[in-house]
Amino acid sequence: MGSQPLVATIVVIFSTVDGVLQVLLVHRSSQPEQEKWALPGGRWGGSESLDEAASRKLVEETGARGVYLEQLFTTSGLDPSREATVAVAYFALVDAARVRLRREEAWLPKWHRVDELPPLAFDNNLVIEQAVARVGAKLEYTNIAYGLLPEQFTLRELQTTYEAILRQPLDRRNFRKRMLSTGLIAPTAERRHEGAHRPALLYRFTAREPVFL
Amino acid sequence: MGSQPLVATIVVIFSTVDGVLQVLLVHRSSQPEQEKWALPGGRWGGSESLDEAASRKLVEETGARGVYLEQLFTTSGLDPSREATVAVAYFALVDAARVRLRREEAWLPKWHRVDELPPLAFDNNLVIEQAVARVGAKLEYTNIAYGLLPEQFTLRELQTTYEAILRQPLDRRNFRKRMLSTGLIAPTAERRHEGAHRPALLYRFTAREPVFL
DNA sequence: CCAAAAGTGTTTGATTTACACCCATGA
DNA sequence: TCATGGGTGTAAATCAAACACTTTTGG
Repeated sequence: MGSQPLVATIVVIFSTVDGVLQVLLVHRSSQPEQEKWALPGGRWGGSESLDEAASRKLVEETGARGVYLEQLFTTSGLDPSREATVAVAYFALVDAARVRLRREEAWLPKWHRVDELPPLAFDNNLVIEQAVARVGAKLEYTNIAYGLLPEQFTLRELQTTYEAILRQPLDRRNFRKRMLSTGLIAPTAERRHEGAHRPALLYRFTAREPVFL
Repeated sequence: MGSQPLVATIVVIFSTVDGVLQVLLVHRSSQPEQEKWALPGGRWGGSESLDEAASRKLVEETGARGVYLEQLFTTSGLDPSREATVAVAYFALVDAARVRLRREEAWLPKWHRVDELPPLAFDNNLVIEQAVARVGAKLEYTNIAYGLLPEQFTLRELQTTYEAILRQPLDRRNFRKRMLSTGLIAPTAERRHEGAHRPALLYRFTAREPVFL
């Protein structure tokens, strides 16, 4: 009838680097699924809530606090070598520039392009696919992109971030109009000079916690 | 550090009766939370997938097969009298007319109006609230209402169902246009005569499995 | 003065909303 | 013939999409 269930939390940590959506993976040095890449995660013991466990995992891997973290779904039977395993998946959006990856680990945490993933341990490819779909949908009516960007950013940077997740180019003028009309972002007094061209106004998110339109 | 985790599945079973959204609850005859109403659910052992466990629970309570069933989310710490409890919540949409509730049970399963719920065991009120929100959102771009209705139905019945979930009146002509333009429903050759007035054309869902627009 | 990215409006089509009258039936 | 709910179309407003030139700066 199976032993007591094993409950684990796993976290899909997204970031955008050079206009490409990336996900943080760790290398499995032990069984099962040895030598494959996998989503970071760990066993849940019950001494904290599932949300807390996912948040702690996120901090351990990236140092990121105050970013967007949401539960995705829960699957069972991920690890066929054991009965009664349950994995509660989360996803998070972090600013790669602020992240300090753990270096001391045996399983080198590393960013991977979402569009060029190898076959991953367990069914992690599927989990990541669903996470991308969910993030893309939520971009349209929430401010969750705040987690991916620094305090201040140009509209171009914001647009590049959106394009990386949605996998399609957006019209610059329409994007600008839409973003500003939502009230989710607002201009600051500062500009960024970055080359032989007109400097860009810097914007900020009006809130750094989740807002739904 | 806490015992091995207890994993349970719970199911929010919706139905519409007389134009009001209802949820199926069972009466707890034993500790904890004795004498309170609660969502049906049960311990998960690992011998089947979580989806299968939820589906089985649904069949046990209602006999309903082939209806819409979706995972909602997973919470921990619902039962403060135990450490390390995890509840995986699902929701389902069933046709009350086809349901045969279990009568032999000590905990009489019973339909309750969603807008008049007493304080329930554990945090079940919150779970139901979220389920209602999710169903309402999905109505707009899926055919999941097929679970709530019989094989054939009038457009008025469909509209009443939508209104019960969305909690707001809809314009009859616009509703009709929108529904038919999606292609999710189609007219049959039959009409229903029901009183001293023009008979209503009967419609059916073009698919009885989930379709997303 | 040249190259490079930033900034800005308008027009068109599509979608959504609001709204009122005739039709078919059973009693 | 009357009461009852079923069935239908159009106009206005809103929203989304397409599209090109001027501005500011550093070199």
